[in-house]
Amino acid sequence: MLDLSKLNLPEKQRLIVDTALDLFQQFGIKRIPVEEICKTAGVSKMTFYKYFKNKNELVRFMWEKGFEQSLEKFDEIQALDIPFEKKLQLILKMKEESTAKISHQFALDYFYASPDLKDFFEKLSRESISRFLSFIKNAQEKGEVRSDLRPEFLLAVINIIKIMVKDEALINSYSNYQDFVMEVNNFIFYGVLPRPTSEE
Amino acid sequence: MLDLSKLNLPEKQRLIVDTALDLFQQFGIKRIPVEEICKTAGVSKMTFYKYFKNKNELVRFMWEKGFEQSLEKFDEIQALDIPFEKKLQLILKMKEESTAKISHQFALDYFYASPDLKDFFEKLSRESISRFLSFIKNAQEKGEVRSDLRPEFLLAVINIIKIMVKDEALINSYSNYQDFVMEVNNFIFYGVLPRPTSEE
DNA sequence: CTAATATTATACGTTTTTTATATAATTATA
DNA sequence: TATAATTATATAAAAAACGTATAATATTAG
Repeated sequence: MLDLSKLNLPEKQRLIVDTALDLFQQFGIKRIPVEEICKTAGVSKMTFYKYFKNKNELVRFMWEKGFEQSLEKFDEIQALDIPFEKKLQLILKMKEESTAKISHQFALDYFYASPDLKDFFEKLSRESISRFLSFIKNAQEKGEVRSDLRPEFLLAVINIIKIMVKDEALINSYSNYQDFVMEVNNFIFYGVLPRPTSEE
Repeated sequence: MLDLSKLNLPEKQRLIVDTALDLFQQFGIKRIPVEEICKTAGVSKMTFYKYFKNKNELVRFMWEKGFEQSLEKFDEIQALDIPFEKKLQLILKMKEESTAKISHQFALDYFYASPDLKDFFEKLSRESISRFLSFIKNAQEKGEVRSDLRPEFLLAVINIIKIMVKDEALINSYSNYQDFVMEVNNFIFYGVLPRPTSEE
């Protein structure tokens, strides 16, 4: 996620974000000093500090915009006139892609250094979860998800997943992080499909 | 390259080298502080400094041992009773593998910080080149490489390649660094095969 | 061309990180 | 139990990174 072409930023600012995105994904946020972003982007340090108060604000900016864009896409998918399961597939794919970007390393290693960014990240996560819950509730009303599933339970499951994400042994048992993400999503979404009661 | 099992190091030292190898390859040498190697390896800092004077010495150690092992393998290949072209294929494969390890990032980003390591790396490179030249000369004597090729020219070509390696635009035009390495090797070795004069 | 704006290079003081060592306590081993 | 290996902790010094100030240079618009 995060399509910079949609943001209409000044050239230099776009360059900075673009470069930082690359570097952060490759090495993790905390390993990349501001000066390296600037050097790699071919932009002076002063220009960086013109557009962003500091590295945290840059990260916040990227996450916020990326989050907005993924919400937009989420809404688009919901509005499509296709079966529930197809929507789920699209959403899973989207989730997978955005998680590949705001990936393991990218996010996690920075939290230990910056508590407020961690808070911010979790705020975005919460909002994201809430959207998913609405989606499920709506699907329940339409009979696309079994009605005896308590949304609160689903919420608890999602909270547990936040803990699971910190379980390195678990994560490492997957060949890559996306596989893990897919597993989680498969569990959440395909695990709550209406149980087959009779042939149709 | 660099098979730690062959080195018979004390457990903790092996752990340190093994861990450092991983981290350096993933993030580059300069991005990994000694303390992170220790934490990741689950070894105290004092133990690190017991086995290595500093990070440079660790890097030097790894390069030296890796270089020794690759020379051994090089000699083994030369001693095999197989056609010249088969040997070349094996050597190319070996080169490719060892370059994948002492890779782009792994080596290059550190040179700017540590000139003596750069010197050391280049010393190893020179020795390596010299070995290759002997190999070619020997092949010339056997009529496996065209005799009108001047080894000095080959040396010059190899020196130019050292400059080429610093040409980021060129490197980036390959999808990955190994592809570039293969290209270079293909040029050097397959470009000097005896020209077909008549059918045999 | 001129004035306003954006960008850069440089220098700088401050904070943070990293380094490398010293010391004492703990653990493992013969 | 004595010896060696390892750790935890503290610390001074060096290096890296931060963020700002300033002056010079490009760029752009009127």
